[in-house]
Amino acid sequence: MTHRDKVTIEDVARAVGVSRQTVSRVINKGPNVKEAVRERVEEAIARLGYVPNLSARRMGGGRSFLILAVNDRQRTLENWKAGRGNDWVDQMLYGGMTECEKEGYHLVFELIDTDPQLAPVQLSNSIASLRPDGIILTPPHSDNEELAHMLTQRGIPCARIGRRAGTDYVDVFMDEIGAAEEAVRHLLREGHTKLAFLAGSPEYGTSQKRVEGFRKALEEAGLGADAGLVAKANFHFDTAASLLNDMLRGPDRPTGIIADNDEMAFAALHVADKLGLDVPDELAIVSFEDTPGVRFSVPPLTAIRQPTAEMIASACASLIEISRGKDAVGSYELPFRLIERDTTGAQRTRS
Amino acid sequence: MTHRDKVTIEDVARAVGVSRQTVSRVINKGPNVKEAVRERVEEAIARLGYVPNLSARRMGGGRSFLILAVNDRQRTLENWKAGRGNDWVDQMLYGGMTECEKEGYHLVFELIDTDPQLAPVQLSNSIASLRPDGIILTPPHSDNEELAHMLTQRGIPCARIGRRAGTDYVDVFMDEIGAAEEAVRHLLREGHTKLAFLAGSPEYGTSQKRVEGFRKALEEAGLGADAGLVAKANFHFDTAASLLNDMLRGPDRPTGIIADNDEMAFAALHVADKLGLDVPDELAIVSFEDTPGVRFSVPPLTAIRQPTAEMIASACASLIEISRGKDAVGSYELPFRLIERDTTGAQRTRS
DNA sequence: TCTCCAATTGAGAGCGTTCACAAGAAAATA
DNA sequence: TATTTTCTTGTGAACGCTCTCAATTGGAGA
Repeated sequence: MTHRDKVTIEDVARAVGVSRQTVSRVINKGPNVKEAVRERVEEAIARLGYVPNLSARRMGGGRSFLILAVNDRQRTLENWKAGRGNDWVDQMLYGGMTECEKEGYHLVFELIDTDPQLAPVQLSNSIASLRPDGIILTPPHSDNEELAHMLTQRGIPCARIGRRAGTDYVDVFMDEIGAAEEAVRHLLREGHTKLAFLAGSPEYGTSQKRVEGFRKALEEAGLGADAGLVAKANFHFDTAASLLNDMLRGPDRPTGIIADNDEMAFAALHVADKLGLDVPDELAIVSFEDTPGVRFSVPPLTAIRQPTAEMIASACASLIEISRGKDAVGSYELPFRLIERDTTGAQRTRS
Repeated sequence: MTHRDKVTIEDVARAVGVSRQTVSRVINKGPNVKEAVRERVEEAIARLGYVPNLSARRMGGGRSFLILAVNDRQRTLENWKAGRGNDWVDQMLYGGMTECEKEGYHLVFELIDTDPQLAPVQLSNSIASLRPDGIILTPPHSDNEELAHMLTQRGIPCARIGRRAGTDYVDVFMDEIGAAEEAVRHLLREGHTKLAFLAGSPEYGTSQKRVEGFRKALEEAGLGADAGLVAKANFHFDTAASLLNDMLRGPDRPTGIIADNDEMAFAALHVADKLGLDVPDELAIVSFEDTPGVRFSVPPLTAIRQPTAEMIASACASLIEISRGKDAVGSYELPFRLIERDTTGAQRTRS
């Protein structure tokens, strides 16, 4: 702890009586180092408290030991500014940091605009400045082919969250269609015959897939097109609330709502309360996301749990493997889970 | 956008017909560059899409353009693992990232153990590896004198959150004592005569100060020592719930609770519900923190809002100034705010 | 016009690592 | 034992920037 300030690889080499390169081999767990030498070097590293300088490593070897996670700037800032927080970001941090830390990497967060003009430029700049060993694209950036293509062209491993298209990339996703279907079936099973899907934004591929699953499940159940409404509320509380306010008034109103994120589900709760509809007896709600906040709502939300932290962790793990020269490109599907809480499960039968 | 891959300072210099050094001066807004030259260089930078390489900058000049934010590993991981999330982390990210981005810096997050043996070693390692230009210590690390001292000794600017002690450091804090006093007065004003403070951990200086403010306000109101209970619940839901479970049964129970964080306030809500105590009529609750989740609780929590994002932003701003050679060391007090929601404010008078 | 000082520009070294390659030692083969 | 082959180690260059200091330029003042 009381070591000299800046211990370099040279100091270690001198202490052991070997060359820089040998120490470097030990650090990087390279082959061709005699066991006895390795041990002496490791001892000296521990004794001197040597830690390799990341910048120098990057300069010398091209690896930065940095993973860059790219988020939707607009939505993230919007949420923050509204005092809403971003549980999604928190989860990413959890999955990403713990995984990176394990492997001696660091996770850096960046916000990038969705605008197709700005996105590539901003990403380019981040890359030029940070030179990360891998990049994680989250929705909706994961749906931007240009970005992914640019990264491949530059030889930067790229992982896409919520996307299952590629062969050149690491795609980490859950079965969005299947999840939406399960949500629908859950509601149908409880006797609902008219459902509405509060969609996020068509900009998000995940949103599209969920709409697809929503429609598919209704069709498979033999219900006509009018059994399923799709309303686009852009992930926003206010938009959702205002749409629902109209939608839930008519006599032919839907009795089951599936929301594309928790925020819109909260809006449903809010409107139900305002209109005097009992939840879940008169209106059942299933949300997508399952952020920590849902347990404090009234009543707690039934939700499809997205494996957010796990997806980011998996993406990091794959990117790190790739940066080490291994082949980890491919598709990774992670399981979702329907967590039943109190916005579904009415204690009665419908006609 | 279709620029060559790695544009270096040399490329820019060659394009303009000047030396590397001149370009470097322009980048760093250094003096002694003719206006005409500066303009030509800037034009070339834009045209070629040049972005300085952070690692190289760090190697050459010693600045890394990185700010390191250090958090309590145990508590953060605990929260994550429990699926609780860390709204605090999210807020930090918001304040820190937006401020850093503005100045061309990057924010990196690290988790460090509280253990006095491990903390300095882990921090040393992070420093050696990242060489950040500044470090933000959050509670309880901000109370660890050894850490702060080590940083000063190594010449690394250090900002401490929730601490108002130093002259050598950037201290960013709110008036914890005053906030606790305000919470107490708020409850007294509503007629409560027996209060309890659910304290976090004595490891946290902020906790200590709040206890101090709690006692002080009661004393100033002329109430005896038995008017104010202090229970140590370590920020945990379960611990708090179990303590309250006993505390709220007796006939002489407190009618007002002040919780050191939102999680413990939720526990109070939970226990009140279980014991059939109406909130706020039979039990009033004031929380400290005001994370986004509190608006979804039943009922929404009255809380002292900590200016978390603002504190981190301010810390970043100061650290960046210092790393630029300016003197920004000092104490920065940021205002808190009591936000009245529905866990206080009973519509009746007490005897 | 000449000198001198300030403003401007450039050249070379250095930061701490890894890379490519060369050299030496040990082991395997003949 | 002589000759490969394999394993181990070391050497110099390179990465892209900023630092220090030297060189050049342009005016102001003599």
